[in-house]
Amino acid sequence: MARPRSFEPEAAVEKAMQVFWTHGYEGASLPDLLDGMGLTRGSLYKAFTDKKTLFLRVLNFYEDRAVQAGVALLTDPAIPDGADRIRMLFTNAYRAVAQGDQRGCLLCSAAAGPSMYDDDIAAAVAHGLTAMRDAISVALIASPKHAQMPDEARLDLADMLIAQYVGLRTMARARMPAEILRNAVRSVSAILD
Amino acid sequence: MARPRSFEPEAAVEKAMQVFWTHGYEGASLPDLLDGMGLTRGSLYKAFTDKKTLFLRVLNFYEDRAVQAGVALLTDPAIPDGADRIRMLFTNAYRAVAQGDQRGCLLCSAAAGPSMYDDDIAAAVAHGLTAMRDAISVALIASPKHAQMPDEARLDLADMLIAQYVGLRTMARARMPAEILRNAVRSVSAILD
DNA sequence: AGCATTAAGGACTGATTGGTCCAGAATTCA
DNA sequence: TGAATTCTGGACCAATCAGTCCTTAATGCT
Repeated sequence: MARPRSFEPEAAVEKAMQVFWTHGYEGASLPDLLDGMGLTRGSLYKAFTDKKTLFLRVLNFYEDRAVQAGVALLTDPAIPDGADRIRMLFTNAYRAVAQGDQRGCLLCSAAAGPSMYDDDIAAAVAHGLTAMRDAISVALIASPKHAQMPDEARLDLADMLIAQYVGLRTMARARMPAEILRNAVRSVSAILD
Repeated sequence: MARPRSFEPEAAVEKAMQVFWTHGYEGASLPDLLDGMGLTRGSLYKAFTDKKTLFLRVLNFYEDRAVQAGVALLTDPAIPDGADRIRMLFTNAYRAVAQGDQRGCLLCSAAAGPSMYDDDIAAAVAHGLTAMRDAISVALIASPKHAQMPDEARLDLADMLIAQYVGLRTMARARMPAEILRNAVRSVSAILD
């Protein structure tokens, strides 16, 4: 019936994610986005309404992608001890930094930035972090050592670990010395013993 | 010899801190700052050169003020057990949120934001966080339980705790449910037992 | 083939950005 | 009191911001 789109929206959102991830929400200008996504203003606004809506799409995409990868790891039955899954999650985060990725976690940066003022963004951030927290909780139940803790204490521990995760990834973005992150991860690992 | 300044630079920096604290670096516009500081463009640029320089002054001020308050608590000999000092630090952070302060920690927000691109800002942030980490380390030595840990493990724990602190305050800014923060603090307290 | 419909491209807009500049006010010293 | 000096206020600036709109291109259906 009419001219079809010449780009894949999903792929465009992924490219937008890269731009937002490195520049942040406010730091990513429209030219930055158009450039990174490889399309023009007309197409972007037709497909994604406006910058904020695009960012919410990106947060969703990030949640489907990065967060789900974490959740998959944390609930992976192929790793029998849940504590090992958690150790692996943190080790992965450290390894990313050691390999030069200083972008941190998109959700965590969004948390520190515009979520303060925008309810929708705050909700999306909270949703993603909560999903991760719940997955940590599942992993703890799969840890013999922690399965027998009182429920309340175990849930508290999951909340502590998600905060730890946010902190680590935020410090990565602040370019703190990598050894500090390594030490912190080592300490988390010890605490899970 | 000439007309004197009609404002106190220190006080102006403090007011600027409030603006940056709530709006973030990029989110604080010059009109916002002029408004909050109660002076005009001419005065601001004469006294503080430009926005970034002002922000660095603010980060310094924040470090002298908020960070030093934390350091003072963590090294307070009136609280004999260092672990109690750390518990108090985290409890204070939670209490701020419970009382409606959702601004988090200025350093932590700066970490997630512009520090990614500006070396000076990144250095200032890292400096402040490191000061806090060192104070945590001092507190751990003042804790009978932790004083006898191997040095390495204790230093690792200090790095973990500073990451925990950053995470908590970042999550506060993301307006995560306060109970999650409470739980996390409770868990930290338990881990220090 | 031609019509209807939608996407693409990009010129354009008004608002806002951080920053400059200068005229006039205020102060000190002589 | 007058000269020298510095600060204040705000008009002004170019650049950039997010967002609009219209022309042209491309496609599917008949």
